Amino acid sequence: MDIYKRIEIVCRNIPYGKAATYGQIALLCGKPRNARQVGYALSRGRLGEEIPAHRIVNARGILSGAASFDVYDLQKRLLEAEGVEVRDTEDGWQVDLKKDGWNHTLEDALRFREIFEEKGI
DNA sequence: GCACTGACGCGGG
DNA sequence: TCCCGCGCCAGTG
Repeated sequence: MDIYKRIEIVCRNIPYGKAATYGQIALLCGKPRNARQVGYALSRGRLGEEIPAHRIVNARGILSGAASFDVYDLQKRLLEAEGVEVRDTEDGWQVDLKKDGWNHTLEDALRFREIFEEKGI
């Protein structure tokens, strides 16, 4: 399914020091209802090691995929290493999307659409 | 084909 | 605002 190729491209382009949501990635893939597939693609490292999977959090900013990393607190530490503040809440580790969320532009969305078009995916 | 699952998200109360 | 229910859809057995 080429949605996974799209997911990989978008994830590779999340800016350093920013966090993106599953729904946001799905939207940029042109598949707004496929947020679950974003999580599936990232789980168990299906897209490879060089994908910045640690920058993906859920709509509330919770690091809902932290358990899938090799080390229990790896996602948290990778984010902190990029200057992203990670709070410890009763619902789990959480980032402030207002402050550290990726505010992608319309141009970003159009650019991805072009790339998908070029690659025929 | 069927049923169930999951790193999800939204709308209504 | 905070829960909760429901919709979503590709994988898997």
